Amino acid sequence: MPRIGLNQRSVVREAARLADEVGADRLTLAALAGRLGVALPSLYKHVRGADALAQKLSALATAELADELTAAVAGRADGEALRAVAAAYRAYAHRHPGRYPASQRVPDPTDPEHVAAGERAVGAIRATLRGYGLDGDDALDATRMLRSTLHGFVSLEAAGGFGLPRAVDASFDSLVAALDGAFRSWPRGERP
Amino acid sequence: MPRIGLNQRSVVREAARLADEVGADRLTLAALAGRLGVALPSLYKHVRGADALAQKLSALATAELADELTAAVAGRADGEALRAVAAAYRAYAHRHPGRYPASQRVPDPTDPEHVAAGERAVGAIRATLRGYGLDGDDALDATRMLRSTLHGFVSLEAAGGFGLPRAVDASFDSLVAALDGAFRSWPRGERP
DNA sequence: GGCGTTAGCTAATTCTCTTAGCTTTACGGT
DNA sequence: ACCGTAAAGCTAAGAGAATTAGCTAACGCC
Repeated sequence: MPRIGLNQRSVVREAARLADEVGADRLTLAALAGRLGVALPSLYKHVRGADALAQKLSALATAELADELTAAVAGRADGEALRAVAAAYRAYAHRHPGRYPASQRVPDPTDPEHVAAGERAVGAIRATLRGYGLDGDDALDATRMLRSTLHGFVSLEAAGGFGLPRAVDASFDSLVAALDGAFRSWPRGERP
Repeated sequence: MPRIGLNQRSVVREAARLADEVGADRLTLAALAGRLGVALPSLYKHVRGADALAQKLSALATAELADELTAAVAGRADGEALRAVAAAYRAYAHRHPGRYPASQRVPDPTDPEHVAAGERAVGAIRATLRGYGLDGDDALDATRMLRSTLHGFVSLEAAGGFGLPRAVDASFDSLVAALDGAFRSWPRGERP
């Protein structure tokens, strides 16, 4: 029985590819093992189980998304940064329909890499808003709004919730423009 | 063997209750059958299978959500309608943590009730925006933005994606206020 | 070259969904 | 009242997924 030379990294990477092909919810250990050329129980030498695999997949996807958002915001500010980050966010969800939902799982507190990736992703979102002059609770609220809107849009889009896919690109552009306006004229400081 | 007197309606209603208790993804036919006091295969007399049950559950949840949104918008306009609809939407997701994700499944085209419920829900959202003087593509885009933002917020909140749950209520109020501003000053008609 | 570590295997258990086929209840028409 | 039928419930059986236990053999280090 020749050794394939698997390790946790290669297993999780293949799981990510498979998830993008068949959907995150249809990712199965049996299919993954078949894809890697090993018997199913062999996977347990590298991941603790199906749930742990999902967690590691989430960490990978979150790190990738954080990288792309960080790259998008770098060297840009204000509306330009917002448009670039929004486009990068949606592009990642399109390109990786299996990884994206995995990335939304709450980071495992016992996995430092996962936690760090989550913080980098939120940091990129927060950095996008820096040019709008928001701070304190306003910055927190605006960050949450931006995350909510982007996540909601790409989730509904992926689920086919927008009926005809006709003008979805244009709707997204409008949404980003409206967000830009909202952040410019943010209803400030009416909180204790 | 005494008959319990089940029908599709009662099965789906119990599934909804169970989903709210254990989570939509942990809803299992075995648990549902146990709850109803019948053997598992007996459920197949009322629903065609696990996926069909999920579809019917989605139809129920969508109808309930549509009802609550419709009631919230009735007799209100502009910012008041927006605040009422947003509060009703979030309240439904809080009250029914299992039904809510089910409600986001795309309606089954072969189930007229489901399709109608979906249209009523979107109709309530669209009606909310009526007072803002948006029409055509602007109304479409604004509707999509409102749906995206509400869905994204309650999804992230339910997943525990907002870190400390401390100021989530205040963040939601800010979000609704920002949406109100965005709809008032919607960047209009820059589309062919 | 020997030896410990570990990657990978087979076998077996549990849980879920599903189908097949049987029995008995409830109901409607005569 | 009674009988025939539709359907509500059952048991039995099987497929697919995750998991655990325990075995074997390849690799890496001295």
